[in-house]
Amino acid sequence: MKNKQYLIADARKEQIILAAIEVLRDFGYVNTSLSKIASKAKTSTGLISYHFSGKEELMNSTLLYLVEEEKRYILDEVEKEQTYLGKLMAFIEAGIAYRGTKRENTTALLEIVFNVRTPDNVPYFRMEMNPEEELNLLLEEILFEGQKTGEFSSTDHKVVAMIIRGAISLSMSLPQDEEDVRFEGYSEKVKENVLKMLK
Amino acid sequence: MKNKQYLIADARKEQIILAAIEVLRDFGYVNTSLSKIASKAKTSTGLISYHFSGKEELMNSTLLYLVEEEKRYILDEVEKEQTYLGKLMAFIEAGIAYRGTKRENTTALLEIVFNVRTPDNVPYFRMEMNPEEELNLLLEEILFEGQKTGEFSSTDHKVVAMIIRGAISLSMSLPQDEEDVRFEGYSEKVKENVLKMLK
Amino acid sequence: MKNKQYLIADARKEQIILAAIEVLRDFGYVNTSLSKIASKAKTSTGLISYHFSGKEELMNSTLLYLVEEEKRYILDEVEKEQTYLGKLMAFIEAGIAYRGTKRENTTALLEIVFNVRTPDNVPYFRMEMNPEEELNLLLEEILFEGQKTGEFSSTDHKVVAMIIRGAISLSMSLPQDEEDVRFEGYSEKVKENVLKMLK
Amino acid sequence: MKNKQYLIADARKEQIILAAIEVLRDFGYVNTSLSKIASKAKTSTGLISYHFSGKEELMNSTLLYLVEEEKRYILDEVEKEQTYLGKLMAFIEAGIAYRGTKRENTTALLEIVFNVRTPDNVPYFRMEMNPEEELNLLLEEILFEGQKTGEFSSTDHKVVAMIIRGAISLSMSLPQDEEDVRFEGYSEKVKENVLKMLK
DNA sequence: CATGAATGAGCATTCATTCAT
DNA sequence: AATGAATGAATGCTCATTCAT
Repeated sequence: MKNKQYLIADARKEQIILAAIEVLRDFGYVNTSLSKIASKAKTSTGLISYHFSGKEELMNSTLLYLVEEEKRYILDEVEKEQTYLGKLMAFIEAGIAYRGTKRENTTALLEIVFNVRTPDNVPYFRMEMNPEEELNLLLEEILFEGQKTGEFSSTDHKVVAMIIRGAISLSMSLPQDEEDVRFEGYSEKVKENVLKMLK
Repeated sequence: MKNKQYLIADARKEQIILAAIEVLRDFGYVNTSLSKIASKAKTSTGLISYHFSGKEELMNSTLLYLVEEEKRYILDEVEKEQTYLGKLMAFIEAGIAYRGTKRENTTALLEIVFNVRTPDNVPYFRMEMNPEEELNLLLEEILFEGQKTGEFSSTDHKVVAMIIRGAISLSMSLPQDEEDVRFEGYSEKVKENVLKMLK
Repeated sequence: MKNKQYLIADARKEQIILAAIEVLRDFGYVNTSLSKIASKAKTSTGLISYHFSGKEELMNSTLLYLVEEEKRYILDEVEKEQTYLGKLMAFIEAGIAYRGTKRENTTALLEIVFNVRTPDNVPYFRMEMNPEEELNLLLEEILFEGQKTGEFSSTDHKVVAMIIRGAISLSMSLPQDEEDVRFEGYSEKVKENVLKMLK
Repeated sequence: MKNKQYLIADARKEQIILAAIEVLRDFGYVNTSLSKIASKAKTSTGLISYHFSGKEELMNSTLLYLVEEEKRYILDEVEKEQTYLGKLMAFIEAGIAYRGTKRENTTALLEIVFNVRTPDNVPYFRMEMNPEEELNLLLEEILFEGQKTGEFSSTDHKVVAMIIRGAISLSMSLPQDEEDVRFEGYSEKVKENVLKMLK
C-alpha cells in the first residue's frame, strides 16, 4: 500500500505490456489472463482495466508494441545499406536474426495474431491489411526498386516477397539449442536461394 | 456386434470432430467451447466427454484428422507423378490448392497448432517433431532423391524445403475474393521461382 | 457431490426464485447477487446461470412469479363475490391484506420494479404496460361494469381505480408491529371512503 | 474567509448533488457510480469522497435535497391559500404538478428511497419516520384543522391523508406524452373525489 | 450409449475508497 | 482543494468436467 509508487501512465502501460509478452510466451493466448499479467507485473487487475479499456485493447497495444519493435530492428539494419541488393540481404538477415534472438517477442506476436479476431470474427491473420503490412510493403519496395536499377531480374516482386516472408517466418520454428549456429546457417542459405530467384 | 459398436463410436467421433472444425473456423480457438461443439454436432457435452478424455484429446484428435486430410490430398497428387520434378510441382500445387479450397480445415488446423501446448507448455509450432512433420519429410525426400537423379542441382535440400513450405503456408493469407484466380497465379509463380533455386 | 439430488428443471427454478425473493427482501436489489441467491438456495451460481440465461432473466421470472401470486390471491377473493360492489370491496380488502401478510413478496416485487430497466433504460415503473397491468384492468372493469348496473355512480372509473390502487399500495408502508390490527382498520376505512366516491 | 470557503464547498456539494440526480434519472440507482457522477459533474471521484464521507452520505444528501425541493414547491402553493379547503386543493394540485414537471427529481428520489437502507437493512420506504414525513404531517394537519373549522366532515384524517398521498404518488406513472394534459385532468378529478370523501 | 443437471474454478470487469502528489 | 493512480473485493458469467438417471 504505502510502498507502491505512482508511475506516469505511459511507464505503467509499458510495464503491463512487457508483463503481457512474458505471460503470452509462457502460457499461450488461451491461458493468458489479466490476473496472470497483473501478478507478473506486480499490480492488480483493476489497474490494468484502469489503463486499458479491456483485455482486447491491451492485446492490441501489445501487438502494436511488438510490431514496432520488429520494424525498428529490421529498419535499422536495412537503412545502413545503400544498394537494393544490400538492403534485401539485410532485410532477410535481420528478419531471421530477430526471430532467433527475440524469441519471446515472436511467440507473443504469433499468439496474438492467431487468436485476436475482429468483432465480426475475422482472424487478424486473414485480414488484408494486417499489422505487419508495413514491413511487407518495405520488402516489396526494395524488390521493385532493385528491379528498376537492374540489380534484380524482373519477376513478380510480390510473389518473391511472399516467398521471402515465408522463409523468414518459418525460421521461428528452428530449434534454439545450438546457440545461433542454425539460424546463421539458415540465414546464409536463404539469401543464396533468394539470389538465384533474382538472377 | 462389437465391431459394429466400434464403428458407431467412430462415426460419432468423426461427427464431433467435424463439428469442432466448424466451430474452430467460425469462432476461433478461444471461443470454442465443448458446448458449442456439442450443439453444432447436435449432441450433448456429456457425450463428448464420453468419447474423448477431455478437451485436449478432442483437439489433438481433430488436429490428427486435419493433418491426415491434408496429407491424403497432397499425396494423391504427388503419387500420380513419376519424376521427382513432377512430384515437386504437384506437391507445391496441391499444397497451395488445399489452402485455397479447404479453407475451414486450414483455419481450424492453425487455430489448434497455435494454441494447443504440450504439458510442459511448449507450443506445437515450436515442437521439433510437429504434426505436419510427415509432409515435411516427404518434401525433403522428393528434393533429396531428385538431386540424386540429377533432376535438381545440389543445394541444401532442407533449406529449400523450408522455403517451399513457407511459401505454401503463406498462401493461406491470400484473399479469397476473386474465385481461385489469385491462388492459381500464385501457385504458378512459386513453381517458377522454385525451379530457379534448383537449376 | 453425492448427496446432491437432481431436480427437474421447474422445481429447481422455483427453488431459485424463492431464494431470490428472500434475498431481495433481506438485502435489497442492489445487494442482491447471484452468489447470495445461490447460497440461500444451497446451490452454485453456475446452476443459476444454467437455468436462467442471466441475472436479468432471473429477475424477470421472479417478478412474473410475484405478480402471479398476487393476482391469484386477489382473484380468489374477487371471484367469490357476485355483485360488483362485493367484488370491489373484496379487491380492496384482498389487496391490502396481501401486502400485510406476504410482506416479503411485496418488498421483493417493489425492489425489482423500481430497479429493473429495459435495455433503453426505461424503468419498469414508468412503462405504460407494467407487470401489474392485468390487476389494474380488472379493477377498472369492476368499476366500469358496476357503473353500468347502477351500483356505482358514473365518475371517471380510471381515476377512481388509480386512487384505489394508490391507497392499496401505500398500505405496504404501514407498520407491522401490532399484528393485523392496523391493516384491518385501514382496510375498512379505505372501503368507506371509496364508497363515498362512488355514491 | 472561513465563510467563503464554506460557501465554495457548498457550491461544490450542490454541483455534485445535481450531477447525481441526473445520473440517477438516466441510469437508475444500480448503474449510478461515483465515477459517472464525477464525470457528469466534471470533477473527479476523489473530490466526491472528499466532500462526502462515502456513497451513502452522498445519496442521503441528495435525498434530503430532493425532499427539500418538493417541500418548498408544495409549501409555496399551500401558503398562498387562506382556507383549509384551499390549502388542501393546493396541496393536491402542487403534489401532482411537481411530479409532472420535475420528473427527474421524482425519479431520482424514488431510486434513492427504494434502494438506500438503514444500517440494519430496513428500506427507507418501510421506515415509520420516512424522509417525506414532514409533508405527510402537513397534509394531516390541513385535514385535521379543516375538520375543526367544519370545512371537512369528520372522518379518520390519517386514512384520508394516505389515500391522497397514494393518488399523488401514482400520478408519477402517468405517461408524459401529451404535454401536461393528462396531469391536469388527473389533478382535477382527484380533487373532485377527495371532496366527496370529505363532504 | 446418451443426456443434461450440477459443480467449482476461473474469467474480465466495475466499483468505492484511499492516498501520493 | 483537487486530481487521478492504485487497490482489492465483489459481480455476473462461462466453462470443462462429473455423474445420476
